[in-house]
Amino acid sequence: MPEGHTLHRLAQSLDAAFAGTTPAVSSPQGPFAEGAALLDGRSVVEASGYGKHLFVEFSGEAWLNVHLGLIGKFAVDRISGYASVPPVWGQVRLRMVNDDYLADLRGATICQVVTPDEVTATLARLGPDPLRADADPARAWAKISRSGRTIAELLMDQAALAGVGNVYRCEVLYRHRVSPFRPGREIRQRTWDAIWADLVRLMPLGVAFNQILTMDDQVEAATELVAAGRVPELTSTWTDSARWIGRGPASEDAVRDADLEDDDDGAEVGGSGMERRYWVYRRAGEACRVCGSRVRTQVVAGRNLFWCGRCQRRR
DNA sequence: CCTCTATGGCGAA
DNA sequence: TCGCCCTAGAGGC
Repeated sequence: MPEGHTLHRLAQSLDAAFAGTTPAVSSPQGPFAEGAALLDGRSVVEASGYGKHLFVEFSGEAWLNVHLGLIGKFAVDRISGYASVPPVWGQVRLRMVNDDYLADLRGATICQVVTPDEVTATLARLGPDPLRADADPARAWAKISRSGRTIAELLMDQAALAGVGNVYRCEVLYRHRVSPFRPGREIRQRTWDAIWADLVRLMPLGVAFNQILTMDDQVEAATELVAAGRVPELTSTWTDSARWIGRGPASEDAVRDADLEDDDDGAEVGGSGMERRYWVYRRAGEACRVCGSRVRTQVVAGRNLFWCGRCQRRR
């Protein structure tokens, strides 16, 4: 699930779970043993997201930099009340544990300990991130408006803007009826401004609900829920997560101390409970929800692009 | 049980 | 352009 919203939510979860504490940091199967040893014994200052990168600042100028790639997962779960730390299952690159929380990293493409200078260098390679208050959309516009590459390619270029991935790309282009194949330099500034503003509105909902929401009715509902403070919790209990994922150890009872609390009345585990529904993403061959023509697909910038050839002809 | 696909991105060729 | 990283859900048998 990793577009920018996933990493920003993960940063919030890690922050809630570990900031101000000194977690035990390990690499259970060894591949990150050196880095884990460097971080073990240091306190967590802050976790933050920038584009699709996660940074966790530890005391003493050490930063953990994680990039989930396509298949990485970083599960943050509450383990308060358990008799012992849950066992490792699968390949765990990095494990962080304090009295109340457990975080297991799997399948990431980047997991390294970096210096402040290296953090700065990584950030310097990224374009503005719609999820960050300090983002400057003019930086993205400067690149896009001068480029002969298609807008579909540019939206995926993390140096142009950071955090947008294939789902937001397809969906935001549809929402604005923009042809994915229009070169950046032929996009009107008004159109870009509207796309950026839309991302600034949509992506925080993705963070709050841990799910990409782009359909008007879902966006509206999610906006109201956020205003009312009714959003899924940042962390769930480990047992619930393990069950939800369909994995976990053979002997749960050996690990569990407290009974499962009866908090499954509203708090969804791992997601928002909202139906997965998009305008065009993964709908190849199905009818466009507006004009009825078949949603098309083609590989662009190494990913499957989806668009409506009739609705997205202009702009 | 199996195979396929995926919301990334890098490096080799 | 392709292989690779190596998780996990979906769907077939």
